[in-house]
Amino acid sequence: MASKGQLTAEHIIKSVAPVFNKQGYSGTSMSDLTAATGLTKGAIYGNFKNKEELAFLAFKHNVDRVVNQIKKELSVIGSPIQQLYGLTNFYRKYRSLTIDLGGCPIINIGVDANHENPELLARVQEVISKLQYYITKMIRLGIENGEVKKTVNPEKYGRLFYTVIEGAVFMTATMNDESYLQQMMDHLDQIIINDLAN
Amino acid sequence: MASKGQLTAEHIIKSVAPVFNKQGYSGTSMSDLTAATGLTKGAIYGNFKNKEELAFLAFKHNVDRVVNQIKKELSVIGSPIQQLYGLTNFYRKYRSLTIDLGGCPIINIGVDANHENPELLARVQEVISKLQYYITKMIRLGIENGEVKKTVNPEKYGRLFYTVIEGAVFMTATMNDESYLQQMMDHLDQIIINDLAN
DNA sequence: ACCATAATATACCGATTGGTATAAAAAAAT
DNA sequence: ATTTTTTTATACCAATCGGTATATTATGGT
Repeated sequence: MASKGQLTAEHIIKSVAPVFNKQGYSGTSMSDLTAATGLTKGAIYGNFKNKEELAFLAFKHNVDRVVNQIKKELSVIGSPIQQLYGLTNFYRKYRSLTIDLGGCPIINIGVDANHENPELLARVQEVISKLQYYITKMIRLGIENGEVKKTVNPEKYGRLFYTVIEGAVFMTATMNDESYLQQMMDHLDQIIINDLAN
Repeated sequence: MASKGQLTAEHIIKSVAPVFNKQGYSGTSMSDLTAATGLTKGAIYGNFKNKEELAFLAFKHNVDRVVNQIKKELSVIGSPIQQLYGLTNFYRKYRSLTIDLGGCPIINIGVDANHENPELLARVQEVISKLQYYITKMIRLGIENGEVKKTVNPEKYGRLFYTVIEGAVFMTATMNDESYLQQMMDHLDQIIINDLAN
């Protein structure tokens, strides 16, 4: 069975994750974390090395939630083209899906860590690379099974899709306007129809 | 002539602007600012009310530099379609143009202020609205003078262009890879040719 | 040159920062 | 049930935080 320590460690990460995501590393104080967890510094430092480790694990936790949800939704879809539509549908719901996390962790931590925390930035870059590659792979599989035009460059469209997604996520978050995500996902659907599908 | 105080006020803003842009509001301490300016707290607080005012004016300064450069480059172009190409060319150089500012102020402060400083976020939203409207207007003028198809929805494409630009700026900054900006501006050029131009 | 004023430096304030040592309490092993 | 171990709370640390009061210096008008 899970030990007491493991349970509180999980509780701390879960409570602390949205705080770091919203307020950033230096915007988050240890007293913010004791308030969010309902625990004292003793409990926190008994389970984690320091604030930096907590920020790192908080990002990991937030990203895992997002990525697991994508994978879960796309795992039930067979065809690559349908998976691309599944992707745009996922991001249509992205705002409500991440609102309790305090927004998109990739954008928030990508910006927050950029000039301050090279290690965390590297982790953000890893996640972006994987997601972009995931899209690229869908397109490549589509070419292989004949759903996607052979002339399509999978890397190019993988980059295009992911960049448009990030732009839409940023605009929706910053302008507090869901319609950016909706319209841009419509646009990507059109690209699937016009440029990709056979 | 400009008084001593005005000169140092400008010096402070100029020195402080990239620090806030890179490190964010709570990531920037007064001692960071004295180090960046070479002045003491006495000089700084003699010219500005507090740290928040400085952050506000720093953002304004950074945005003005970017926006003035756009306007300067586009002011010499007559035709709306050519202005759109001028816009994509501007963003092809955006990274080198903003690297001494510590990156794109709209993205950096948009994220930094989002859950922390509603007033500053409102100012970011204003800037975004104006830039997006600027693009929308180009397209509308293009329709009026016959360069752009009458069937094109200016608002829709204004949003599309600006969202793609922000996505490309974010990806280039976060992945430390200029090619995102280059490829996405190529993509926008293709949209001008295929969807907009008559 | 002198003086009034504006501008800057210095020294200080209470509060808060991240982190630690230790003591108390709870849980697990025997 | 008792002991050992793990876990959490309390109390404290030096350092730094944003900001201010005051002293000193530089500037500009006469």
